[in-house]
Amino acid sequence: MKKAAATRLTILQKAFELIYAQGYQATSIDEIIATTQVTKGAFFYHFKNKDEMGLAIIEEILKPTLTGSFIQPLTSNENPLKAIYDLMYYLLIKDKFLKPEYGCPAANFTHEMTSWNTHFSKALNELTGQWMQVMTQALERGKKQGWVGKEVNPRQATLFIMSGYWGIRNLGKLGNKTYYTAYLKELKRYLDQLR
Amino acid sequence: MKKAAATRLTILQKAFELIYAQGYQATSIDEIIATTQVTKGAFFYHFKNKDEMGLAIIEEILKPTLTGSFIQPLTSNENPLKAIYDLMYYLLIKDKFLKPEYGCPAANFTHEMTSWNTHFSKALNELTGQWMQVMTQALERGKKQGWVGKEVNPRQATLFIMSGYWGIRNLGKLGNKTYYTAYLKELKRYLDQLR
DNA sequence: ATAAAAAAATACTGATTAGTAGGTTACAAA
DNA sequence: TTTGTAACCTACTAATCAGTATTTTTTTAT
Repeated sequence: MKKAAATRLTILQKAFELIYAQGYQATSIDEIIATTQVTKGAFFYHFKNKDEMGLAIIEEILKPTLTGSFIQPLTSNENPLKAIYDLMYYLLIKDKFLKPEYGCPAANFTHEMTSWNTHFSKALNELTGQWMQVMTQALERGKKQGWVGKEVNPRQATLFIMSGYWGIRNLGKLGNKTYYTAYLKELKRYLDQLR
Repeated sequence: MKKAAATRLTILQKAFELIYAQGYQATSIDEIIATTQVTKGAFFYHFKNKDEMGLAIIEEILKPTLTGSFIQPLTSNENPLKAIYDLMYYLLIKDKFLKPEYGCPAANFTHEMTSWNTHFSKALNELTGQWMQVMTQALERGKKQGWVGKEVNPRQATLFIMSGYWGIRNLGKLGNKTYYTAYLKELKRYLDQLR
C-alpha cells in the first residue's frame, strides 16, 4: 500500500514538472514514464487515462500548493493591501519553483485545456475561485478595520489584481524579467490608491 | 500568381481560426487541409513545415490586426486614459471576433509556444512590444497635455494595464462573462487615479 | 507458508502525426 | 503551338501517440 502510493506520487510530481515546462499536450505518457523510470503498465494501473492523471495533478498537486502558498498568506489579520503586495512579490521574485519562462501552472492549464475539456475547466474554476474568494474576504476584512477605503469594491478589486497577476506571468515569458519589477511597482501604486 | 496567393491566404485564415479555438499543437495539418479543401501537396508547397505556417500567421494575420484594432485607436490626440478605456471596452465587449471562451490569440500563442520555440517568442515579443510602445507614447503625450498626472510612469502603467488585459482574457475563459464587466469597472477606477 | 490480490513489467496495437516522393495540371512566355 | 515552371494532387512513410492484453513479480491476509 505504501510503495504504490509512492510511485503514484512520483508520476504526478514528475508529470507536473514536465507539463509545467512543456504544456500538457506536448508532454507524452512515454516521456513521463521515461523520466520516472515507471513502466507503462504501472502508469495505467494508477490512472485509467492521461486526462485522469491531469485532473489528479490539479487536485493533488496544484490545489494543495495553492492552499499553502497562495491562500494562507491572505488569511492573516494584518493590512490586506500589504499582504497582497507581499504575496505577489514572493510569487514573482522570491519563489524559486515558479519560473518566469514557464509562467503560472494554473494559468497554463487554463489556457491549454479550457476550450476542449470541461472537467479541467471545472477543476480550474474551483482553484481560481478559491483564491479569489480568500482575497475578496481579506479586502472586506480590511475595509472593516480601516485599512481599505470604503468605496472599494472587494470582489472587483480582487478580479483586477488577479488579472494582473495572470497577465504578467504570461507576459513575463516573453523574455524580459524586468517586467516583473516594473509590474510590482505599479501594483504598489494601485494598492496604495485603495487607501 | 493571384490564385496561389489566394489559397495561401485561405490556409492562413482558416488555420488561424482553428488554432485560435483549439490551440496550435491541437490543430493538425490534416484538419487544416480538410477544412480548407486544400490538399497536402498544396499546403507544403506554400509552407515548408507547420511552424513556418505558424510564424506566417503571426506576421501576416496577427500583426496587421494588431495594427488596425489595437494600435490605431491609441494614436489619436484625445485623452489617452479615455482612449485606453474605450479600447479595452471595445476589445472585451464589442468585438465579435474575439470570443471570451477562446481568449486572446496573441496571449494563447505566447502561452503555448514561448517556452520551446524561440522564433515564436521573437515574433510575439515584437507584437506585444509594438502595442506597449504605442500605449506608452500615448500616456507620455497625455502627461504633456495635462491629461495624465506628472508622477505617472508611462512604461510602468502600460505594463500594468497590459498585464490586466492579458490576464482577464485568460480568466474570462473560465466561464463567467461577468468577469469582463467587473474588470472594466475597476480598470476605470485605476485609470481615473492616473489623473 | 500459501493463496489471493495488488502492483508492475513487457510487448503489442491501431490511430494519428508531420512530412515526402513523384506525378499531374494550369498557365505563362517564346 | 511548344515548353518551362508554378501550383497542385495522390499515395505513401516513419515516427509517435494513447491505450491494451498478457504475463510476471510483489505484497498482503490467512
